[in-house]
Amino acid sequence: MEHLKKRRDYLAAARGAKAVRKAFILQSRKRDDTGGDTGPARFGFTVTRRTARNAVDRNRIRRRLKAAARLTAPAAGHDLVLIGRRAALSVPFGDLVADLETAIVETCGAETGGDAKSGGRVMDNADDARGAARRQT
RNA sequence: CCAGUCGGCCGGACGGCCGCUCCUUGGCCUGUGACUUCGGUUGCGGGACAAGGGGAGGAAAGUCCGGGCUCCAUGGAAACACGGUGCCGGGCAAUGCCCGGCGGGGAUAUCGGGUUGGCCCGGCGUCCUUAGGGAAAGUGCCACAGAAAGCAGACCGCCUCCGGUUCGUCCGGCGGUAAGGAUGAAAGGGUGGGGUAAGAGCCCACCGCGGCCGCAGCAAUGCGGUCGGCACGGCAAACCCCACCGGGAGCAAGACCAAGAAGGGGUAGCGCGGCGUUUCGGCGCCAGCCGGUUUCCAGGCCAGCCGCCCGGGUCGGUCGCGAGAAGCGGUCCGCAAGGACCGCUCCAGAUGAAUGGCCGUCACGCCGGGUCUUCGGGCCCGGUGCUACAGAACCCGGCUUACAGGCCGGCUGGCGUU
Repeated sequence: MEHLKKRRDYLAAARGAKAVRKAFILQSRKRDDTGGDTGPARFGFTVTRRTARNAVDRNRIRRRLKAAARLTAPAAGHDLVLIGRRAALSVPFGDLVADLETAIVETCGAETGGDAKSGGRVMDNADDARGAARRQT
């Protein structure tokens, strides 16, 4: 799973579609408007000092979001930024994954997810959890 | 056994599935260079894969001290300024840290003395605590309260004498007095006795204090003797004085590659000091500049200004970057901190920032119920928490602060047993 390393990418994603969930806020941007870019989705994570005072909690929020993102990860051609919220520490992991799937559908659209499937952009081996997620969409 | 206190140590375990990062090895794909008998061989990289191995802490934290390392145009000496430290000895690379000792303060057990008693004083022991140079170098401050607070001070009280007197245990006055009361953080030695009108180091004993001498100790200091009737209050975490230490900034240091706003590069002009000398390269003297200021010594430097043109909005990559004042074990030296020697080990290196996510079992804590009980608690079942403080960012040595629960040891007190 590739992730965003440039401030520019984060600022661009902030101007895109937004979905608010209990444990996070998802920002999404299609990298190429013409749909030519079908590369795998890239993720970025933001957890500010304001959401968690100490570094241990910030790390844990980011790691749980990262693990959830790895289990979903369709949405080819998009840059996705997850802004952690405090509830990410306590929400059950299953709920976290489910919320992330609906949020991706909301911001990227179902057809985008379909493109990702048909394009065979999946980099990992097929995984039951993600297969189920795609059937739901 | 329990409680308190001080010191040290640990800070969940095992397993399953799925991931991250670094290193090593292996073959595969690939870029490029050299050689080539055109089959290949080989150097330097890159990518995915497989196997094996490493992968957060005791504080990684606060960034309070001390170093290593890097740069700042340079090193040394002295003075000044600024900052820091402050009993003595030892340890350490070094320190404001650590260890041991000394002095001061507090608590406590016991012994001796005093006291009507509460209690006070002294000896010996244990534990805790302590930024602890100088107050007869100078300046300053000592609020409030109190009569009086710095060349002490008569408010109450006590006492002699004088006068009055209603003859009272009274009133007034000249004086004496710091033993008592009251105030305070602090009232110009303490306790006891003598003494006195009452008192007072006025005199005496012991203790304390100061000077001198001797002894012990590396020293801080201690002990003893002698002299002094006691003067010299406290604050230096007030200025200050003395001694010692200290250049500044920090890995976003700094170096290289790419790019090229800025810096820069090209080109033209001005400047490139003065004097002497010259074989025209230079050399000598004077002047100017070189890490807070000044001076000196050695050494070094000629560093600048500005017009036009080129260029067109970066913030990427590599190194620094982990074999070290390293860890573990043993022997010896030392009261200890620590040191010497021997052997073994290699042990995180991320950079929008890895070291994890999820689940199960056990342990642990909490809640509820049942049961047993020697009433301290133990056992079983269910639920719940999923755990304290907390995440490396150049690296070490300390300090400080935070911390669920547990283990070990010292001391003190209580209870029980022999």
